Amino acid sequence: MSETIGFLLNDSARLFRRAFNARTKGSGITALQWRLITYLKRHEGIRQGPMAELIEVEPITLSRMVDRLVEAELVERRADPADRRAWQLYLTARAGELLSGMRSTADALTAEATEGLSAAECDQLIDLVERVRANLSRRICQKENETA
Amino acid sequence: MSETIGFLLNDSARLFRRAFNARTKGSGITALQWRLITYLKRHEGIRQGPMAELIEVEPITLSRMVDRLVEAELVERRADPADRRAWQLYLTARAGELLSGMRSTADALTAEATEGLSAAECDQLIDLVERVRANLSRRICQKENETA
DNA sequence: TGAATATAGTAGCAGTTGCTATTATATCAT
DNA sequence: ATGATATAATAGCAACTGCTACTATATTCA
Repeated sequence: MSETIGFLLNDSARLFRRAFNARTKGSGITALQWRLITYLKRHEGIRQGPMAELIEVEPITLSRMVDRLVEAELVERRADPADRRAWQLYLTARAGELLSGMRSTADALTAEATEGLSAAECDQLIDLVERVRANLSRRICQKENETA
Repeated sequence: MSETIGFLLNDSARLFRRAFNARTKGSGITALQWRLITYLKRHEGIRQGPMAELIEVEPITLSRMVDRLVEAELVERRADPADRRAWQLYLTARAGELLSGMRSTADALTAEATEGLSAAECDQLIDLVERVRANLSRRICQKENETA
């Protein structure tokens, strides 16, 4: 069954999301929102387009994630002074407060998910999945080049 | 960065879905629908509940996937003669026709995704991700038991 | 300068996913 | 038998995701 890898990845990702969301239900923030926040933490002032590229989602997907985070007062859109089409993204103080609590939740969940795996196996898992991701990421780029 | 595994899995799964959907755009069927069909192929007559358990999604999620597949005339709901609350799921002839074409698409995509990985590495990837999935799957069960 | 092209972001539409609550039916206990 | 409980499936709501089409602004080239 050669299709298993795709299904497997999808399953584990979904179970991961589900488990994370169950643990942070009260916080009003989801796994993927938290992810965006952690990225933003290290790239404050980034525009939406580059951020979408960074986390490899479509611009419109990011746009709507930001909508919800702005609504929740975790992210702020500021007009880019150099380009009136663009927004720059910033975290609010509230986001900073959330970060640390989420962090330990995520760490605990990761530990649970990798229970029974040695450190070497974890490294290997990350390495292999990263290579798969890179392959799939590359495909998208090729597709774009073909169009051009 | 210990949260990386969750994010990584999510990324690769999403890129996988995206690539699959891009390749089968004309067919009117998505990656996840195709997945359900392949499971159904080997479990015809199964009820929705057990099928949801099999693919580890919530019953309501499965219910709506089935809605769409019924709409597309790929799946048929038949009343369970032994339980008037339940449906039994069957594939239509049209689903059978789709299966073979999808199959080669999926195989090709899997090959692309695992390009550069040796056979041993593929096996290892599957093994490791399966163990992660099992860990996360177990957590859900424990949570349910706690509630009871 | 002014027209063609490119870029940043969004709107509409649709599929996937899960939580909570609800309906209908079945089973169990008394 | 009947009242309590459990189960099968669905409804409402909301988040995530991407495709296509669109608006507004910027850039390029003639």
